[in-house]
Amino acid sequence: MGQVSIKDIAKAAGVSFSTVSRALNGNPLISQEVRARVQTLAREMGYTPNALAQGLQSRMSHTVGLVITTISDPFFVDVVKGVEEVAREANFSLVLATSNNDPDQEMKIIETFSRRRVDGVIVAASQITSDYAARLEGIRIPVVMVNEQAMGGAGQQLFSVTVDDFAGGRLAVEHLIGLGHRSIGYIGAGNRPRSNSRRYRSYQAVLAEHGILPAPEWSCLSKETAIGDLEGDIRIGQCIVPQLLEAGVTAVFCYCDTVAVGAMLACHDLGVRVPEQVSLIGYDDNLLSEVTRPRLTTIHQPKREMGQAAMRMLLACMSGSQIGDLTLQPSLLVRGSTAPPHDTA
Amino acid sequence: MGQVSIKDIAKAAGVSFSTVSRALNGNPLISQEVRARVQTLAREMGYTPNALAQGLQSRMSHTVGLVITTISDPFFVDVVKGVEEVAREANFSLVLATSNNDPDQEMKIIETFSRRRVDGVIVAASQITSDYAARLEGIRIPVVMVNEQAMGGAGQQLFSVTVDDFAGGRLAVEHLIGLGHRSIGYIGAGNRPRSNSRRYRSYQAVLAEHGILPAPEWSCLSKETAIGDLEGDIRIGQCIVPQLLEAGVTAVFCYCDTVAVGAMLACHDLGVRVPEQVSLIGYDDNLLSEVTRPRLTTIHQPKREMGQAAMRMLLACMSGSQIGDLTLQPSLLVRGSTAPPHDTA
DNA sequence: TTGTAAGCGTTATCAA
DNA sequence: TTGATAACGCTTACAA
Repeated sequence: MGQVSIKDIAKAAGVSFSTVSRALNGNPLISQEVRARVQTLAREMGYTPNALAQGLQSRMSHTVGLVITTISDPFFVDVVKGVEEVAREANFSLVLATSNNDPDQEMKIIETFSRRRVDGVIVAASQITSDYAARLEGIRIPVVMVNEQAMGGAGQQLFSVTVDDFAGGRLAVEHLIGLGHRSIGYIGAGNRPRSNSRRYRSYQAVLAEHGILPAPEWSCLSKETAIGDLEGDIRIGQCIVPQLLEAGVTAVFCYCDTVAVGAMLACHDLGVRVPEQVSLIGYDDNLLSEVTRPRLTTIHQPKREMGQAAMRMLLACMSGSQIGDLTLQPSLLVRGSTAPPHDTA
Repeated sequence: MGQVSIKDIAKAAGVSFSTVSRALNGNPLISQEVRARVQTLAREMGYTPNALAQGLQSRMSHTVGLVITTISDPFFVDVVKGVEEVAREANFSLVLATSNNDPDQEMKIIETFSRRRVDGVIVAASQITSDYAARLEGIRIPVVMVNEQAMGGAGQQLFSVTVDDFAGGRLAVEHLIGLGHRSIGYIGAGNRPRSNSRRYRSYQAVLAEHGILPAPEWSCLSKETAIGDLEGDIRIGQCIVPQLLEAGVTAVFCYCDTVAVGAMLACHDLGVRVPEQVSLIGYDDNLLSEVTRPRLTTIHQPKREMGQAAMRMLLACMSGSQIGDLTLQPSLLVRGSTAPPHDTA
C-alpha cells in the first residue's frame, strides 16, 4: 500500500509498534539509541502519521469549519484570510464551505462539520436566520459568529466578534453632516437584514439628533439577490441612485462599498459628478473602494482582524479558557468621494 | 460524552452494533422492523457518524486539499468557487490552504494534506516551482494543477487544467492590431513567470507576424511582490505605464486586469484619456474589469470552469477513470478601453 | 436475519 | 526501557 504505518516501522526496526509511537512522539521513556534508529527509519520509509487515526484516538481533529455566504464578497475574502493565518500558525486545518444563504445548504454544512468532528466552527454568513443557532445547538463544539450577534442557548458555546454598526453608521452620517449636508440619502441591502437595519437606524438617529427628518424617498432598502454577491450589490447602487438624486439628496450613505461603487457608476453614466454634485460614502473599505476615481470615502471595517480574532477565540475556547464576545470599532476613511455640498439649494 | 456512537444505539435497540451499522447503511440483509427501529433511535439520540472512523476504515477521507497562492487574487476566488461547487455536490469537503508563494509554507501544506489523507489535491498557485512536483511525488494521491503545466514523474498521477495563454495573448494583440495600433506595449508580472512569459512571447510573436519589431522600452516585466496580490498588481500598472507612454505606445496589453486597472488609474491621474489617447487591454475578466470607466476590454478566462473541471478530474481519477490534461480556450471581451489609435503620429 | 471478530492507525495504560 | 493490550468508531467478512 501507499502508506507506511508505525507497524511497518516497528517490523523494520525490530521493536514493538508502541515503542515506535513513543520514539516518534518524543516520549522520554525511551533509549536514545532506539529513538534515533526509529526516527531515521521513519524518515527513510517516508512515514506520515495518519491524522484520521490520531483524531479518532485523541478525539480532536485539529480542524475548524468555516462557513461563509459566498466567496464573491470581498468582505469574506479578508475574513477568511485572517482566519487562515491564525489557523495555520496553530497547525489547524480549515474546512471551507459556502452556504449561498440557502438554508438547505447551511443545514448540510453543519451536518458535514459535525461528521468530521471539527473542533470548532466559524460562521461568517451575513444573513443568519435564527435557525442557525438551533442547528448549531445540537453539536457540542464552540462556534464563533462573525458580524452577527450570538444568542446561544443554555449550555452552548456560542460567541461573536462584531464591528459596531451603530458607531460606523454614526461616523458616516456625522461626516456628511459635518461637511454641511442636510439632505442625506441611504441605500441599503435588504439581503443583509441585520447589519443593514443597524446602519439604517443609526442613519435615522444621527439625522434626528441634528434636527433632520429624512424624507421617505431619501432611502431605499433594496433586496436585489439572496446572496450579497458583487454584481447584485453593484446593481443595487446603480438602480437606486437615480431616485435619490431625483429626491434631491446631496449625499448618500451606502450600505457597503460595493453598493457605493454601483452608485458611483450610475452617477458617472448620468453625468453627475462625484463629489461635486453628490457625495458618496461607502462601508467596509474593500478593494473596490481604492480603485474608483474619485477614491471612495468609507467606513473601514477591520475584516482581517475579525477573522483572526474569531480563530483566536476558538483556540482559546478549546484550551479551556473562558472567553467573551468581542466588539471591534470601525473608523472613518476620508478619501475623495465626499465634499461639501454644492451651493445649488 | 457528547457524541453518540453505534454502540450506544445498539445498546438502546437491544441489537449488536454491526446490526446498527447495517441498518444505517442501507444494507439489504436486515429486517424492516429492526431497520426502522434503529433509524428512529439514531435520529432521536442525535447520532452523527464519525467521519474520522469511517475514513480510517475505508481509507478514504472524502476530502480534497486546495492550495492557492493567495485568496486576495480575484482569479483564485473564482477558481475556488468552481471547485467548491463540484466538491459540495459530490459530498467532498474542501481543506483550504494558502501558500503565499512561500516554499516553506508549500512544503508544510503538502505535509498537512498528506497527514490528513486527503483523497486528492488541487493546486492553483501561479508560481509553481519545480520543487512542487517533487514534493507531491511522495504522496500517492492524484493532483490537478490549475494553470500550470503538469510534468509528473513516472507513476505519479499529476494532471493539469489550463487556459491557452498563447491563444489569449494572440487574441489580445490581434485585437489591438486590428484597431490599427502598431506601437503596442506590454506590462508583465514577473512574479508569475510562467504565464507571464507565455503571454509575453505570444505578444512578440504576433507583432512579428505583422512585421512589427517591438522596441525594448515598450515592455516591462515587473516583479512588484512575491505574491500576486491586488495592491501589488495595481502598483505594477501604475508605475510602468508612464514609461510606456513616454516611449510612444498607443496601446498596452497588460498581463492581467488588475495590472490594467493600475494602468488605467495612472492614465487617469496623468490626464491621459482611455481609450482616446491610449488603448488598454487586460487579461482574466475579473471583477475589477467591470467597474472601471471605461469598462476594461479583456481576455476572458473561464476561471470557475477551471475550478469545476479540476475537481471533476479528481473525482474521475478517484473512481478509476483514465483522465488526461485539459486545455480551455480564452475569449476576447471587447468593452470600452480599446479603440483605434488617435491620429497623432 | 443477526452476532462475532478482525482490522483500519493511533495513543495510553499496565505489566514486565 | 520496552511490549502486550485495550480503546477510539466504524465496516465487513465469516459464522450462526
